[in-house]
Amino acid sequence: MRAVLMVAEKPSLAQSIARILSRGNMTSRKGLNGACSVHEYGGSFAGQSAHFKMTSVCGHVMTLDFIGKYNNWDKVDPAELFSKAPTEKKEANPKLTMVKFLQVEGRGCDYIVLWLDCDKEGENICFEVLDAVLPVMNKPRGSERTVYRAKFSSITDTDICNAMNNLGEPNRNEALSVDARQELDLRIGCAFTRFQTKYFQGKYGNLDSSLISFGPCQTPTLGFCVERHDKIQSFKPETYWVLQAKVNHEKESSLTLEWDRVRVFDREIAQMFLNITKIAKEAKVESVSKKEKVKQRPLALNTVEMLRVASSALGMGPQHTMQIAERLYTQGYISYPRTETTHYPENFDLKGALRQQANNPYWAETVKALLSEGINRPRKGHDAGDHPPITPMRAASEAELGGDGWRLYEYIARHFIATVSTDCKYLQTTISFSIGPEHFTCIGKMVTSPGFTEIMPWHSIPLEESLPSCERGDIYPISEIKLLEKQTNPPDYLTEAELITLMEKHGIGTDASIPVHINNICQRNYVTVESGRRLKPTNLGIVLVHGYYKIDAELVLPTIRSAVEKQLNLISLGKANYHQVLEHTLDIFKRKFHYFVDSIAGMDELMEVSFSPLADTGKPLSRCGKCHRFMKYIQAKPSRLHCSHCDETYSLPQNGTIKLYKELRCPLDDFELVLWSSGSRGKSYPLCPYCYNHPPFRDMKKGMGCNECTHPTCQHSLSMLGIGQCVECENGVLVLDPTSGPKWKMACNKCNVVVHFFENAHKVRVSPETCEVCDAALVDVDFNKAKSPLPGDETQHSGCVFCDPVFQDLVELKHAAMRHPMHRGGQGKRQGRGRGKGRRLGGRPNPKKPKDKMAALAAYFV
DNA sequence: GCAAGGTC
Repeated sequence: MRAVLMVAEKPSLAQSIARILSRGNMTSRKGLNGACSVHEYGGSFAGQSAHFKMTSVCGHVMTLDFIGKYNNWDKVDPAELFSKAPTEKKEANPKLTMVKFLQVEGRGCDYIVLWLDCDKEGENICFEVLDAVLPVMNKPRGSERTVYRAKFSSITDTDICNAMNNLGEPNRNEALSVDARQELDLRIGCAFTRFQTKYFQGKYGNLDSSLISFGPCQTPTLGFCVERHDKIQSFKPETYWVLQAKVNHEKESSLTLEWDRVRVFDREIAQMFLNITKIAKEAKVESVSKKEKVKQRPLALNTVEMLRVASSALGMGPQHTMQIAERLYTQGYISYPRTETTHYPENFDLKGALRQQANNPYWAETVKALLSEGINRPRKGHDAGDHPPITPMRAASEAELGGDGWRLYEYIARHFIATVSTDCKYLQTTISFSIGPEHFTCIGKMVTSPGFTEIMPWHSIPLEESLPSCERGDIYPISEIKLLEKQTNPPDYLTEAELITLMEKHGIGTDASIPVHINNICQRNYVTVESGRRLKPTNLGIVLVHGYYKIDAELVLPTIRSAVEKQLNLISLGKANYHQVLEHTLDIFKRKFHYFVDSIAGMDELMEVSFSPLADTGKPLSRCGKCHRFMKYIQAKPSRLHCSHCDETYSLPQNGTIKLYKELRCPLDDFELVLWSSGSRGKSYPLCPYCYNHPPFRDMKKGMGCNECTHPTCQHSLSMLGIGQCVECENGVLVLDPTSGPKWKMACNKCNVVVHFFENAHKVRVSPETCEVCDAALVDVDFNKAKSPLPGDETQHSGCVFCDPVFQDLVELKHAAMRHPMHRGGQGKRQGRGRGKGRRLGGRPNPKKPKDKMAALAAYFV
């Protein structure tokens, strides 16, 4: 029997498709990554009986990145990222071990059918799957074809069965166009991001973002927000005048008439109109017209519309909304929430879905009425061929969903009910009046059939005063006629909903990525979310966009994305060569990049207005080893030290506090040491600002403090203060924290293990001697006579922290489970057999004595 | 540490 592997883009689709093709007759099991399932059933394929295995990936299997050494921001010139830096495909989510999973399931299969989404990304994933699976599948017999592509436009029985009966081939060109997009986005985004981040960080001390990112989607998104800001800033209010007339009808009530000219911007002309209408004492009805008008029921719900409404009506941001929707989906309350489609599939069970809502306390009445009177055919929407519109899938109560979950579900349910309701119908009455030579109008609306507005009351036609019934030629006395002086108002900041509309219109991002881009510009502190979910650009956001406009407006215009996509489309249509398009587009952006770098002074002029130069920021903290002047500590993230005399910036560890460390100096470079400490875990270590940025020894890396320094003799180094291998992590060493007394502790220099010991000891020192059993450094401890916990009123003791019986009660291993042989298990520390030669210590050089001491010394003198 | 695109 032949075996057929079939792969969909996500677990939910694999299940739906398998259920359709097996007619519900399948067995399912979880795959080895826990995320994907495998559904198996029997059938026939290519005229022979076959065993089918339907499974899925989780989106892209692979992601594109530069090879390792090009990810070093300090050593790589961003310009190299345009051509020189090689890229490689890495597993998109290593935790899912997707390649291995596919290979386990694909081994021994004869055929593969690709059921990935029918768009370019899906086509690209086809080849990612093939790259993983073809090497382990059975080799084709003769000239037999083994790779098939299913093309479907909806998840319905007919569509899926049709696809299975008309299998095609994956489209290499479409996949290549995605490869090209990935490479362009990566090279362009990273080059600009790294350049401007490093450039501005090295220049200004109070930028309020630690990452000044640039991207072909996020930057135009920011551009929209700043464009609105500029409109507000440049807005000049204008005074205008409106002629307002009121007429009496039915004794007490008066009717306000709207001027047909709406408004005029010249006071004298306005005054003239007032004068000529004032002469008339009456208003004459010129015409009365009645029209039946319709407010259309909504189209079926897709993702962007849901995001818009969630933002503007529910006050929920797009990222948050998608998280909630994702949860409602996985719990089975709503259908798949990422779709562009606004048209229900032909065989969609509208009535079934409606019946599920018949007992909801809020809308049972409406639903029951619809069910008994017959539902209305939904409007014809757009079928993007991806997923059905977003609908409720089962009944839910406010109590079980809670908070935002319920609010979103309620909206989705009401929207769904509205789509099968009738339109709202109303009668619009328009009365035209003349007062002297001027014309005025009065409009009244009367609902004749509320239709869908019953379930979406916020769309209902507001109740208005009823108009008088009158006819042509009727005369009404004027009770008042006057000029109103008003001013034009500036527009307000862009709402999130408006931004989503703009992004959709210009093709910036996709339904799934729009929330990510909006979130990005918030996180980078380019915009803030104000009340009413309006997006107000920050100084940083404004300066960046104005700078791009000044240097190269294309960098921020929304057209940049569509121009590139036009080129990419040529690849997918087979009309252009992948390499040529890629090379050509990269060349253009490389030129743009160099021009941007050369013109960066133009951006600086704008930056200087809002931000302070590094030299003017921060407080003097420690002395520079080169000029011996004080360097300034810039606390704003990313915190760093800046020597204005040498014009050098030294980065520091983040998320903690930095203090001067007793004016002690690094023996290698004379820089004053600083002490970093983390608040919560109470871990701290000294570091040399210079060594932290320029590792002094070959075996050290950037970002190491003294607790990782292999200097053989410096009193602050790992060599002098290291005690023993970390009890938890693989490579860490527990290092004495010399500043920690009287609550002494040692902390791992790699992970966050902290060991408290010898509380109230007067002195704790690391001895040059080592433990004979476990090879750890011995520790000398001095206690005050009065407080000594040592037996026999001793005040001093020297021993191994791990093995010495005298010490065992004085060592308190904090944080997480300890795996050191001595501290295994909860009951009694000495139960384990093997103390001493712990496995973690065997075969490793003692951290106290670098094996290659001469090498370290040699490096020291270089 | 960076992009945008899938999805968990």
